[in-house]
Amino acid sequence: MAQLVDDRKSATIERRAKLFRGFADPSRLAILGALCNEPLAVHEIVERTELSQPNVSNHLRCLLDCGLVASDREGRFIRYRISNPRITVLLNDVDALLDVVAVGVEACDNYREA
Amino acid sequence: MAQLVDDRKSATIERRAKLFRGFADPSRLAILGALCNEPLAVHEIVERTELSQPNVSNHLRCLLDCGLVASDREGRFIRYRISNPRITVLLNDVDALLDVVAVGVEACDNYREA
DNA sequence: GCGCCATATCACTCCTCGCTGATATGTTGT
DNA sequence: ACAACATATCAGCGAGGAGTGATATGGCGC
Repeated sequence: MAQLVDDRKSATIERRAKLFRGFADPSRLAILGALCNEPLAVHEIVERTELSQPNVSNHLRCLLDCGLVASDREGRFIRYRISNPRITVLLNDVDALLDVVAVGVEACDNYREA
Repeated sequence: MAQLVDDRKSATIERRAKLFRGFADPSRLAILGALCNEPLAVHEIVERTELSQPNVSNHLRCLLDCGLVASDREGRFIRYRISNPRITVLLNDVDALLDVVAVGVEACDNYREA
């Protein structure tokens, strides 16, 4: 019976965790950050983030599948953009939280950095 | 000069990623979820999450170092609680975002589940 | 059609993190 | 002081994911 509850709970928790993992990577954050300002084609993202092209492409696929970004073909470019304003909200909330806990987060080296 | 900008940017990005990673684990989310309702001692968290005691303890340490939870000694118990309401806000935002992108997130098996 | 550019995919390696089991520290009663 | 409970720590294992390099696909202009 704890089973039932926990199964339901863990389904939710798994989803949350999965979504958080979507944001839990510097490369993806860099990409999302770049896209927050304006829609960009892949090679533009590559330029601005200084990540390798396959790397960016892989992450974009992941972000696209997750529905965090959307893409439009424009000639031979493919323009990516943030799919939903809630994403920007979430990123802002994280920054707000960081204002409070930044020190601790920096200090926490249980798990190494990046 | 792109250096300067990128160094600053990446410092921020690293912090964000690190914070997100704090939330990007089912065990930690389960713990935080349990604590959202009420402060709890370790063994209570263990009961409710059905995680092993060392496991909970490890995650609590991490969450504590990161400043996401706080602890008060109470007799021979140690009561943990959410350190800042912004954390609850963030969790709610994620759920709100999930309402929109849940389907995609589930579907995205670039990286396997859990 | 061909070469070029933009993007996507694949195979592989390395590293990190999460979990477990055993053990240590600490606190409260008796 | 000792026993019992609550919590923390540590070593080691195993797995997942991020990055790279090479390569494939696809649209565009000549």
